[in-house]
Amino acid sequence: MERAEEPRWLSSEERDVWLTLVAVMMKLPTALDAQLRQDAGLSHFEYMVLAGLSEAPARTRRMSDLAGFAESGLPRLSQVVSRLEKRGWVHRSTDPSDGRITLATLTDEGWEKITQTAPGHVAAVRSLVFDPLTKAQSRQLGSIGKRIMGAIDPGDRCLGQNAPL
Amino acid sequence: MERAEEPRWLSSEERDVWLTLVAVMMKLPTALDAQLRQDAGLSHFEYMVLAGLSEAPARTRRMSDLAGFAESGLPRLSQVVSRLEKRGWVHRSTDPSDGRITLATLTDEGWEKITQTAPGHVAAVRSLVFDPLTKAQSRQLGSIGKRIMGAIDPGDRCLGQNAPL
DNA sequence: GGAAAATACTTGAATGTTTAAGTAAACGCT
DNA sequence: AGCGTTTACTTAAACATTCAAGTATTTTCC
Repeated sequence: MERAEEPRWLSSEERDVWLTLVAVMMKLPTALDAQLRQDAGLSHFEYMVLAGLSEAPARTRRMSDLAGFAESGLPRLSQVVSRLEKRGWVHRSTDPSDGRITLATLTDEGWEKITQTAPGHVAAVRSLVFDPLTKAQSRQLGSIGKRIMGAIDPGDRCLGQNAPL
Repeated sequence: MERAEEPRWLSSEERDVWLTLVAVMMKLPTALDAQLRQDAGLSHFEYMVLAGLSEAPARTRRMSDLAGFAESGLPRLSQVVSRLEKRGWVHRSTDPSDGRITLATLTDEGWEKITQTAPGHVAAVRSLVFDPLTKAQSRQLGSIGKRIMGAIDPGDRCLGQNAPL
């Protein structure tokens, strides 16, 4: 049953940290979703899409760029944008200079939606994440997150530029 | 368009921390799933269920207890345990002293499976989470995670034993 | 200039998850 | 003892996500 190579097992302290991190990964997205769905009828992912458009030049962005921003694949984004388009918050058009490219644009209604939704969501993020932490811990969390992202995906956006909420 | 109450907006530093955290929450579970699925044919959730049973007395635990451990609801657990039962790794039985309670037990095959799978998974957790961090950062991550969990779900198991910093 | 390859996105089928209703056993109150 | 409530879990249906194939446009290379 034992393998030839002895793995470096987790210490009991590491195991405790690990289980805590797993719990946060499971529950924080759920809690955020619940707030947005209840107060605005949006999923967290839909919110990220609208937020990504709201801060782009001319409130417009190509699909694959937006997918990278939202840390998702193209098929998922495509379906979500279809839903948002039906609700009148996003408009799709073909790039005149390259017919393969689809541009997503935030409509005025979409702008109004996101500006109405953002304050409540920011308040939720604050109460769940930043309020329980000291300023020093917030900074540490940033460093820690970036190091972990460096191990998962060294080419990720959150290590170079800045963007949204 | 502006609300009467001015929300405490996120500072640019907080925004950066927040986006980093969102990225970790999106990608770390995916990365873990990929390792387990490729090396062992298990999802991360299935692994957690087997792990939860493996460390219980008599390798047996009641369903709702197991659901709490795995941070999931009962319906999800029920279906996953059905799958694990079909694969021969778990056995279900009714508690003789209370007919409402279902007990899940890890079979010998299940024990073998988890002991074969654990070293590779621990190595992945190490390389993605603990290796990029200093010892001090690991400890900080534990404190930070416990504080956030305290805000999300004050009654969670991972806060039960010791008082969080 | 035209076939082949590459790019950007969409659509459809398979899978898994969440929500809601359903079943069964135990408890509490008369 | 008996009826109603609560608890614990399962099943069924609606929903979302991932994966694979499909369509349309542009670029590349004879």
